[in-house]
Amino acid sequence: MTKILVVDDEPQLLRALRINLVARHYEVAVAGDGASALRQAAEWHPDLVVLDLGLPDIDGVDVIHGLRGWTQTPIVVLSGRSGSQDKIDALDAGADDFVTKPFSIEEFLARIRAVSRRFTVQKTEPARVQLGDHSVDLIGKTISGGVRLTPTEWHMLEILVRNPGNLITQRHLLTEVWGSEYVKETHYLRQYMTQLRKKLERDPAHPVHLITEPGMGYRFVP
Amino acid sequence: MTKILVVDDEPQLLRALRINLVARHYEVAVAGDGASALRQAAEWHPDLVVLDLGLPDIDGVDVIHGLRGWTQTPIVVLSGRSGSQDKIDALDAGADDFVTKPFSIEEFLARIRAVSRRFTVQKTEPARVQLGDHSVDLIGKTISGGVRLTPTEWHMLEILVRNPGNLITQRHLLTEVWGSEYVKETHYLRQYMTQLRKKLERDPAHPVHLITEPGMGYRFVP
DNA sequence: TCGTTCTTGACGGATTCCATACGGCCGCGT
DNA sequence: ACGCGGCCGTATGGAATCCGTCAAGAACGA
Repeated sequence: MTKILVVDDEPQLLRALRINLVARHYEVAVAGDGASALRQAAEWHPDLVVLDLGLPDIDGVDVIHGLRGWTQTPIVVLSGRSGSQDKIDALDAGADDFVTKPFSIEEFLARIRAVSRRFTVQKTEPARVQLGDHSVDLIGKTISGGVRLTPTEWHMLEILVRNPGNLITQRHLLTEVWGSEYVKETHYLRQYMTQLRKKLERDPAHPVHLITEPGMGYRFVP
Repeated sequence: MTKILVVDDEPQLLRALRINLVARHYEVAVAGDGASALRQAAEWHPDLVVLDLGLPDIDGVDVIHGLRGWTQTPIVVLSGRSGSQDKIDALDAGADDFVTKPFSIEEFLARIRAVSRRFTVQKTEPARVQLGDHSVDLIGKTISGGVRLTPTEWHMLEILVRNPGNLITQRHLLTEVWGSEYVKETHYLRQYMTQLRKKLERDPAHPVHLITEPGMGYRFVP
């Protein structure tokens, strides 16, 4: 069942949305401000977030950024402000759709369906991956056996582990983790790959899961 | 570069959209009716389709169904009709977003970005090619049976495999892989073709899939 | 200030690429 | 039949590049 987190500071609208979504057999949680929205999202892992921009505590765009820092969960934004700059900011921050109040509830539900349909087509990535002796939890950002990774190490490992068996080019890793202007600085990759293998491989000198493809990039082999 | 197919029957709007998209470095093709839209989509394989619902020949929703029959390419719908039932029909038919005319061009572009960002995140589907006993994955850069290729070997194999059955001239291979100034160095081709056959053909001395056409070039036969 | 993380440099060793050489096959003219 | 040249396949050694690792300084936050 699809889990939806609805974030809005108007109790009346919140209630109306909840009733309509529950009637369509969605599982619903609600939040009244940005802080509790981020907290609930981290704990509950909703499949979709409906977010009102006009929250009392945090700016809506910052909430989007906060979510996008660790999850790709689709975000549908609601807003009373219909100016195009608001829409552009929200969409570019990482929102998937933008609905202006007042809106038809049926249209809103159709957009929910469209966005979550698009997402479930892609949703194949598991939250937990086995890497040799260690079990890696992508959501909780933890690894069995008391292994701790630095932020950069996590970033690299996530990219590799999310594409099991596939080659990840040096260019892709560098632009994702450091930015496109670091495309030439391959020594970062060597440095951090050594670190990752030291922490995760049984024999770091002869890696089994974090494989290098000379001249091209690296590959995670389950 | 992202390829966008724009479908609209108003030449003026078509022109405005094309100019704006080209200015943002998209590659753009246009169609004026549903039939040519479906034809161009099948031939050109755009990364995104912008579709006006009010076409002269085919109903817009049927165009969406036609596209969804064989591709998951994102579709952004434009429409003059702002009724919610139109939006619901289009979205449920498989559209990814719905923009009502008149619209702000910047908002339109932001929605294009949002939709195609969501799509490229998911676009990991393997493109597999069968080559005798081996299955070649062009995206993950993997080959069944533990076969590993060097960067140059991959480069050559990709060019051959992407044009199955077609002759690839020596000139074309050399300019693509080594650069146009290496057009005379045909011994590179012999060198690497030997390597590829050694790794991929069952009997490298009598190749079945990587065929040489004397005096012309090479050919991949599935 | 301390501890952690990120950057940067340097060097031996592994991998890949380049360059050359040699042998086989085929068509052609003598 | 024979030699010859053009074209292709294969082998091999050295050059160039790329990679793993250690170590130390810089930047950052508690």
